[in-house]
Amino acid sequence: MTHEAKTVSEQTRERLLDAAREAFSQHGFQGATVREICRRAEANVAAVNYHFGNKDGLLAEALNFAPLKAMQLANAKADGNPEVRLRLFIRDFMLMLLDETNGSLPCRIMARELADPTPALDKIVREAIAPLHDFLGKLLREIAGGKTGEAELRRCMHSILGQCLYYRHSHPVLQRLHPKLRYDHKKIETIAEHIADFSLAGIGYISGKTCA
Amino acid sequence: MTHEAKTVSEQTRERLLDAAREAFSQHGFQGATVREICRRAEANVAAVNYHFGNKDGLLAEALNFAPLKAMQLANAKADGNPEVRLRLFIRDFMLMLLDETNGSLPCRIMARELADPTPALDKIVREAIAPLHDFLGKLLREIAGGKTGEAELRRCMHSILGQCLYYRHSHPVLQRLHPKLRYDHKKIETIAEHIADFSLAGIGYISGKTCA
DNA sequence: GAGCGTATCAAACGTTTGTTTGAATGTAAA
DNA sequence: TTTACATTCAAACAAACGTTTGATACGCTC
Repeated sequence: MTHEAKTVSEQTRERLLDAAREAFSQHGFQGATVREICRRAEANVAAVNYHFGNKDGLLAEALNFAPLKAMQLANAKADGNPEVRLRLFIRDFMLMLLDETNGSLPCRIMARELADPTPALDKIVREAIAPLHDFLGKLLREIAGGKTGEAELRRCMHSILGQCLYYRHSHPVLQRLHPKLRYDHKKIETIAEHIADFSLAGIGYISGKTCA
Repeated sequence: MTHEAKTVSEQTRERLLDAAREAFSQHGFQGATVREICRRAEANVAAVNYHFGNKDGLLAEALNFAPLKAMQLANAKADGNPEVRLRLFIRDFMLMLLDETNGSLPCRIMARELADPTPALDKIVREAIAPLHDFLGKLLREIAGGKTGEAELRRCMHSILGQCLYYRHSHPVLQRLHPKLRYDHKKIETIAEHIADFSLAGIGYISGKTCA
């Protein structure tokens, strides 16, 4: 009874979380309304406050950084070549940000809340972004070599993250500029490949500058 | 009387516009409230609707793309070396996005509204972003040479804009990761220089790939 | 100074928001 | 079946929002 079948209460909890992830990733925390979330979850308006205390609690529980951490773990165990691992990281990260079929909405919620501080931003920074920066920083250190300064390396990291996040943040604009635009799996990989090529060349130049 | 001294009505109009630019760039269009704007402009709540019809009208008039266009015009007339002109563009763009003393808030409002469609987004795209893309596209074409494909060139443009916008979009997060962080004129130029170095190396690699 | 159009004001409007309430319903043990 | 608790529900709550109103004060022309 504690193990197998989910109680009906746990089912509505999960329906609420799913609907919340959808709504938050689409309209942001402020833009998404409790009523709309409950409607999509086929639950009563009071359900959010009963199960999660309030809207903030719903956001906190809707965030799930497991896919992001799993991605980093798998990457660390992959082929030892750091440049290939950077390519893999960029590809996986872009898929999380753009691929509709991926289902990793928490990553897209995160991206949305970067610019617009939310009650949950401290938790997001602490549990997701800081570890991500650590991971990517170490990976770039392997590629750039020990001579490259800490500040230069961090700027390279920002250059990579900036390129990736751009496609998510500016999607409404790019959609208006190129109405026929749609990101399928193939197109995402092409973009990821470009970012990797572009960035590896950039890192090579930056790290070479200080070594020369 | 039509030329020199501003009527008291025009003064409150300008106070409202200034307060609106401040509020929209800080809290976004949704987050900023008409009441807060009027309070900071020392005007009555009804002033917005009297002078601009409604909140949307206030946003539309608060946007001013003149600085952005002037920057592009000055850039086009500058030193003919396209690589130097790209460096200049990145520097000026970053100053608009980050420098507090610059006063080009419309640029920061624009950056904020990229991800969150607003009643004015269509106007922003048509009058500011599309021309900006044209300008930057042509500049990159000069640098990359005629052999580089249109798609590759556009992706390079996205790489550059992504790097620049990252520092604006992720400012709340970077602030939390490095609490001592503050962008002064000197620091912004250092970042702009990095982005230019990083990107020119990237463009060199991308354009070389297709020419080889 | 009278008259007129413009601009400002306090106050209220109608909605929408997140949240709370108390009754009704469901679930599971005694 | 009865009892006790957990969950759902319709309804209402208080607060905040953009907007409207009608009266008041101002600036200008005649």
